[in-house]
Amino acid sequence: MTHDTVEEYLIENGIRPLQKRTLIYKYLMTKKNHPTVETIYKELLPKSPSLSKTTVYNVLNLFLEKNLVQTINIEGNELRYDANTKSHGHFKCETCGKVFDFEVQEENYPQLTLEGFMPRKTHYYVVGQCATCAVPSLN
Amino acid sequence: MTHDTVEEYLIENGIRPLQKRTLIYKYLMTKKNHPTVETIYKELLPKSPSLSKTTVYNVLNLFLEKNLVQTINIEGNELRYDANTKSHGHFKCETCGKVFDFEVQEENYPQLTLEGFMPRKTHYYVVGQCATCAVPSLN
DNA sequence: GTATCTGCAAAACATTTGCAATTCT
DNA sequence: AGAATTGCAAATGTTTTGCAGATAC
Repeated sequence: MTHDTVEEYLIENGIRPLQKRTLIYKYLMTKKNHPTVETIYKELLPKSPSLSKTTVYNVLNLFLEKNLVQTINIEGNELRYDANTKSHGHFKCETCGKVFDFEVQEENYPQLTLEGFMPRKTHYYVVGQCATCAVPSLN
Repeated sequence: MTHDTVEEYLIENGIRPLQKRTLIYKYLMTKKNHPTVETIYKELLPKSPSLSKTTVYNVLNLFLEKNLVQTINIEGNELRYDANTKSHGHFKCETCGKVFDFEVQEENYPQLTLEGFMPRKTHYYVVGQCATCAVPSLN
């Protein structure tokens, strides 16, 4: 990040760095765990006992609008959030449920074979078993 | 399809070809419109007035289990269904809302750079504007 | 005739909205 | 003080579940 503090970064993106906003952004940025709203709420409640789920929704929708986060729609009906907005792949392990990032160079994405279509955002999702869960002896 | 009838195809996949199941499968197969549950229900109700949404859910979940359909989770919280279970790309137009298929050769998918991970299914989604909506004069 | 399937109603979730109270500067 | 933000409760939307009645073979 090219910014000294999260607060400055939020300001530069037109977001007033209120306590709960800063808390949620720091959580996303440091945990990189692609959490659901439920997870964010549960994990931050001890640190911010007056936090409400409505605020988590409000703040995430604001971040989305300002392009500070992207949503991940990898499986079922669970929306997850990612503070990394660059194009990259996501892998969901069907055994342990974790979501992993992986690098994909922009130029390695497959060609869009639809004439005249204007792509804006690309998502590449892989579902399977992670290295740990794929080794039976470790279970 | 390598089968004379949808009914035979369902039987071969361990599914009793009941009226509503056959109706729903034929709809998915011929329309190729990546419908939501709501769409399927609304479109088939005239043809099958006793159809219920519960049955649409039941049947789709059965098809999913037997790998006759795949789900598409391209945007928002709307689950869509696709009777084409081969790997292919999906493009969602943010203007008109339609979902388009496009071909991607299996070998053109980007490399999964996670050591020891076992991929099972790959989704490649592109969001943007379709050819029609991208041309202002046609709007 | 018996298993299975269907449809209703209710339950379980996820997300949004309206509004009054609170907080920020 | 004044504008923006928050939190509650209710509304909305989607999917699942329990169960009684209907259907398939």
